[in-house]
Amino acid sequence: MQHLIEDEWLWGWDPTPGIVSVWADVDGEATVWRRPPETGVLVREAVRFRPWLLIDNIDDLPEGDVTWRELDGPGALRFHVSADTGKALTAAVLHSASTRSGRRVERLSELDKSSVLSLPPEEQYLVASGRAYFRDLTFDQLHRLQFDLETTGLDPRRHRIFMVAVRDPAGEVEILEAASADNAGEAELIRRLVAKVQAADPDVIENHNLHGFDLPFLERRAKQLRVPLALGRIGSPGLRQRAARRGTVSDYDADRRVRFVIPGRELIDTLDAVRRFDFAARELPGHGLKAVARHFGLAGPERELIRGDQIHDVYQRDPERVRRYARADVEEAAGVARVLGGAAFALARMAPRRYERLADAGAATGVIDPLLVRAYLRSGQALPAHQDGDGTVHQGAALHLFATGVAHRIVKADVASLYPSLMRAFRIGPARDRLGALLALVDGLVEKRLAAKASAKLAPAGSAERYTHEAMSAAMKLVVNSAYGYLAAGDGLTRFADVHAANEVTRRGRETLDFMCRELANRGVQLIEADTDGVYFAVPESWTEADERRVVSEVAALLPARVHLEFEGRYAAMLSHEPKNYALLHYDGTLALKGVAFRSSRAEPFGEAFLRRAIERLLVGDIRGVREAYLDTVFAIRRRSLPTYDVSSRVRVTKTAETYMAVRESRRELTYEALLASGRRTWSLGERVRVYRTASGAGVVPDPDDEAITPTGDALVDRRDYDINHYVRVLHDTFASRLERAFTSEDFSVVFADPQQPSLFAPGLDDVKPRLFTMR
DNA sequence: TTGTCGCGGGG
DNA sequence: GTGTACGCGACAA
Repeated sequence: MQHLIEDEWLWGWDPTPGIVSVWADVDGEATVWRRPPETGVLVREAVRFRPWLLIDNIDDLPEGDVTWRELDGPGALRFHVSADTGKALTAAVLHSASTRSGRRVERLSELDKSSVLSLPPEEQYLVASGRAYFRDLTFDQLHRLQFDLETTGLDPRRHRIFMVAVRDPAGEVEILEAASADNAGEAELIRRLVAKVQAADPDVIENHNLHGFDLPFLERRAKQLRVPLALGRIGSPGLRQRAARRGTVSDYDADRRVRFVIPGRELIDTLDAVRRFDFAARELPGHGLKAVARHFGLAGPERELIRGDQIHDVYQRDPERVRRYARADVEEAAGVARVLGGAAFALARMAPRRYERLADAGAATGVIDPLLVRAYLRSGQALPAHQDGDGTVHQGAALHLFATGVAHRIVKADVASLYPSLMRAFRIGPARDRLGALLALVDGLVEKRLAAKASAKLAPAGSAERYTHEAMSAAMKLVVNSAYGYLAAGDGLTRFADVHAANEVTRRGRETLDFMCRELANRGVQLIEADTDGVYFAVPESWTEADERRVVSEVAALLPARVHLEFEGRYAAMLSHEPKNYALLHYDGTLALKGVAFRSSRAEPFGEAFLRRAIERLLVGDIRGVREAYLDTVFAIRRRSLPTYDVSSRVRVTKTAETYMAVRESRRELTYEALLASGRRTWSLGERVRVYRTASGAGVVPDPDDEAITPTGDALVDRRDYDINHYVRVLHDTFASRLERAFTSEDFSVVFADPQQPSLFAPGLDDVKPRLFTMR
């Protein structure tokens, strides 16, 4: 029985299959588009629902069209009020509020959020009906269209659209182009895009940065050219707006940020999916479409690349190249949407919100809150109002550094999903959640996630079924892991936020980590570093992998049920530098560098190369090899056998030429001196350039990342006029210094002694050994 | 050197 | 009628 109720909290209760979009208005008219799974053919249904809201007081509520009922429990939002139309509902509630307060209240938004809960019409409909999107539907049954604008620049007030690539739901790509570079040509191009969308009639429109670029740009241009943007399935032409923190600044009110909405279609931005994915995975080199597509193996070897600011120029010389580029863009956007879009798709089967809202929402306020609201209403329970904290500060996780330097036979052990596990193990939930709904949701999700993972394994690799189960599992993990964030959210951000409960979770977390460390140390290992939910340690020389696994399971057995300590990995050696900064040598010989000290986008290539080589030698105990890496690099700089590119670093231009020239005399900056020295007199903000230092000034080198353009003759000649002494100093002070924890200070000066200033009493390299220094 | 702010993307 | 965090780079103090 209890399980049935929890299932309703998780999924809703109405089994209607195949909902692909919902549009509703405040007066209780909803339109539902469905693709019944067996036919896949789109049907449109008009349904009526009764607009409703929750309020904390119904004194002076006028009799008549409005009905209300009182919910159970102590929650402040205890009156469920509804009416035939939203107009009648709001009028009655405003009348009541005005009478009570003695002042004229004209909008619901004037009421404090602790005294009223009023959802957008679609969500009122979904919460009340128990329906949700996509039941019995797979991701591939959705009709998805991608379009990508090519423009003459980034500013829709000054620049134009000259090309649009459109990929229809069948996967056919069409390239639309303006016939002329004037208003008439651009207007006609927009009209053809609109016609194309109407003909393809997709459920979903996707692109990378759709909400940040393509939609706002298109809207602005269409308005300027007076072309009606009839992209929706119903209603009058024109894009609608909704408030969105991560939207673009509204044209009408600079303080408002908005996203565009179209009746009957879901507008999905793959950039949102990428950010949500990388938030957990932290494995992407960047969030741009090209980088992501390459990372997921979606980009072909012949992928056409053109630097953003060159696209229009290239189009004028070689339009075919830009067509190939635009085609690749929409194809990759479709690929990224399929690879990463599954989580939001799965969330839409659970939470009572539109798919596009679940795609851009944060998991705590965007997913958990709607689930809790629906659970409380289904149970006839009053909802607590938002409440500010009582001033208690939130305590975070533990971080310990036990040893620095070089250690061998490293093991990493960690607790999977530590915080939700602790919430479940010790039944830590929000004090005001009298239904225990948050913990029930977390319990249900963890169990169902295991089932989803198992089903995914059973389904054939690459099948839609496998994909659906995997996506469901990913979505559930996302929600489970944000349950703690929901508790800890400050400023009364979430309805059930509870800093005391959150502190109890982190306190248990610190206790668990400390306990693990003690028990491991008792079993004869050398602890290196412990952070939040995991610990690195070194084991004695005589131990086998079986011994390593045995200590981990011994300690795991001492932890509470539901708190699972896992053997995460083993490594040949580790250089521990600072907390969260270390290098790991895998048993297969590959080296992994973690933390700011070892990887920085600004680092000069020669330094990075030296660091990798030196650390790799260090971790296999080859001190001579470390010395050689250092000497080779010093000599390469002194002999100028290093190309200039290797000493350059990539910087971003943040001052205009005018701004810099005004302050140049008081403070010289390498970036701008380099631009000036290379003959540039103007540059654009945000531009990235590679700069280096010369004995007398600075210079610029071309960056191959940008080189879809042919380098000019000048750039091909490498003058190698970099400042030798400066770069030798950089090598020692910022790169070799990353190895200083591995040696005594005497040994460090021997290994990294300047070859031009031999010390008379230098002890031999043979006496130098890598060390491990333990704290205290 | 150390703290604060703002960005990440799109042409 | 909204709401991530984190790592990094730029800038000011």
